Amino acid sequence: MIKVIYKGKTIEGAPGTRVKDLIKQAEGMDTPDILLAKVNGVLTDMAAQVNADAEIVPITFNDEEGKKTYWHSTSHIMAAAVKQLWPEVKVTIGPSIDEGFYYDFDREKPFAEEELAKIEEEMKKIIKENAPFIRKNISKAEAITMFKALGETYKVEIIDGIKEDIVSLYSIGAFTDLCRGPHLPASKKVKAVKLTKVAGAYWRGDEKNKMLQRIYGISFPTQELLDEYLNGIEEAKQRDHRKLGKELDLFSLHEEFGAGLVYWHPKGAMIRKEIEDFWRAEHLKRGYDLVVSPHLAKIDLWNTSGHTGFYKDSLFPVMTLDDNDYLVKPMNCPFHILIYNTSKKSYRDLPLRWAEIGTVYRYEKSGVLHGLMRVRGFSQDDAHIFMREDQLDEELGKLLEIIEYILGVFGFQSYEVYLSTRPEEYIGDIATWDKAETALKNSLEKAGLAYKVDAGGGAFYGPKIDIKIKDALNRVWQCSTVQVDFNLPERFNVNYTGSDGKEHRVIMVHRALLGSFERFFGVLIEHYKGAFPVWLAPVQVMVMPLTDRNNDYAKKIQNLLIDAGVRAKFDDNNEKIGAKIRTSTMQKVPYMIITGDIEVETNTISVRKRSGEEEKGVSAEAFVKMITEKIKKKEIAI
RNA sequence: GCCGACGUAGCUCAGUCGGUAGAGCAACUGAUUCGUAAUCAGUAGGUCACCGGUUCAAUUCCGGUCGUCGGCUCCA
Repeated sequence: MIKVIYKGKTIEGAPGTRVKDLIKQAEGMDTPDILLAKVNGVLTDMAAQVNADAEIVPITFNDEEGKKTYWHSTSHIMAAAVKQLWPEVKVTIGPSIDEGFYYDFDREKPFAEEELAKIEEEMKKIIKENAPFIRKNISKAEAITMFKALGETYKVEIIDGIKEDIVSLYSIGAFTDLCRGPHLPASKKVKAVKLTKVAGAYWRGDEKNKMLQRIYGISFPTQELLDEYLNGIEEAKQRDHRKLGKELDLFSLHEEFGAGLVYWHPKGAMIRKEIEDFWRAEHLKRGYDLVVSPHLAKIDLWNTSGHTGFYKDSLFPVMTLDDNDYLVKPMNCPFHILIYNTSKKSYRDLPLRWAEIGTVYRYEKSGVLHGLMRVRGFSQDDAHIFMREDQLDEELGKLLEIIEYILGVFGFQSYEVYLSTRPEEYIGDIATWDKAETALKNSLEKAGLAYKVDAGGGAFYGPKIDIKIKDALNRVWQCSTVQVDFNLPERFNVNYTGSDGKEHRVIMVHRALLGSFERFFGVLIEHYKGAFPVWLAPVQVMVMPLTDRNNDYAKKIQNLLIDAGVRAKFDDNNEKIGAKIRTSTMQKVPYMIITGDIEVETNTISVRKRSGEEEKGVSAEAFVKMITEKIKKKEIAI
């Protein structure tokens, strides 16, 4: 007999008893919600046999692993459906992803949107049949023979790369796939499924390989959960910064005159100005100085920096003037170095923290451009810190502090933090890379920030810490970045004179907190759904007289606000008050002030928030005090 | 850059199975002076993305270019 621990109690069973029977015995009833189990910490099929003492932990859709398995199994069902409909299609891989699953197929013709419905129908048939997922272990050689016979060349390629001698297969209906598993017990566990989109994707993610046809989908144990998911997508569309940017008149892109180049409209530019003012003030408080650099430099500078080599794919083409070649800047760093090198620096001068809102241009591939999030011309909130090696730890600590503070003011409290290490293409030697990576790691640990390592994700000149913000569409955007650079100081001979009278190499750190104003603006629009906090709102108050009779009084109120530094506008359109309120509400103006005969007589104002809340009989002075206070404190709630 | 879908008025979108287009909102004009999310009437607005081809005739069919959207790859 074997002993099994389940939810704290111990049961006994014959060796070879299936997981599902052990669970049934322990629970004393059927448990259809349990999809699979962890046996001694290993995810295992319900149909697997248990041959030794074990601890069994049940897994349902509510567990992360349960979702992954659920979606992975659904991808197999989809592949089975596709093979049923088009036997000539070759299968490749079909994993689960953060939200749902995909499967990549090799097929001459891409899948048409209409064909998705057909595949869904076929999947429903397989689900109705309640086909079980059957696991079988066979030798590698057998598997290769089998998939060769089936003409599944991609599977053969995958098996070739597997080290173990035994591989596992899973069958669902007539379709057998190479798969590590585990899987759901049977297809009927999938209650609601939706194929969401088709797309091209390279085999093994390499653009040199053949393009495959990918189908994305998602599935749930109930129709309600699927509806909830689809509603969430709909809600996210309402927050799309491209849609809101148009509706709120914040920015535009003029594709006919250059893709990925952003035009900030007056309202958008006002928000940017507020962010910039805040940003500059916070930097000056923390011992930064501001610098300004040009947009162009001769190619020699970029040859020295290494950009023409390692960064050539992202450069705008050369401009030739009087036999000189110029490049528009993709980064600000070489310029700051030129400023540094105009005079001898002492160890006493360091650290030097030089910040610039520097507009750079990078030639991004046309297919990756996306609203404000991915553009070709953008303004980085850049800074370079020149320091001695003994100052690195302290400076990195200060950087993490300012990042957390500034992002916090905008309401971003949690982020994903990555430590990106040496990529395949890099400059400098490995020892200095290791030194830099260790310094970054130490600073993260000291700051108590949880992080993941993005191996090989560093810039060509140094390792970095990336801090990513999640937007409303659940996309993760890289905003803050801190990059140690041991390499540019080398190339440009960036030195200081030490207390020993000798020349020493500086350590340079590049960093951006918001990343770029364009991307950060896009993230903010989606984060707030266009309803900015008062301090950022381009129009903070709309004063609206009820009739022309009240214009003078309303003007007086507006001037009172303007004098107090509040961005107050006046709505004297020939419209009823309901229409004025509607317009300003849709424009997400935080406060509306309504003045009619009553207000004039009682010398008060009527205040309405964009949320719909209203308060009558307010004194103008009290309102000015309240709003200026809120602006000063940068309160997010109105 | 690659795969797919798409490009009609300032915006959102109809429409023409080849005979040069329409609605709502916005704009403008006039009337209305109104109490917390749309007052009424009228006017104006489009080389149907751009360039070629087929055709008696192209916004519609075909090809190319540019761009947008969803992905892939890449990144602030």
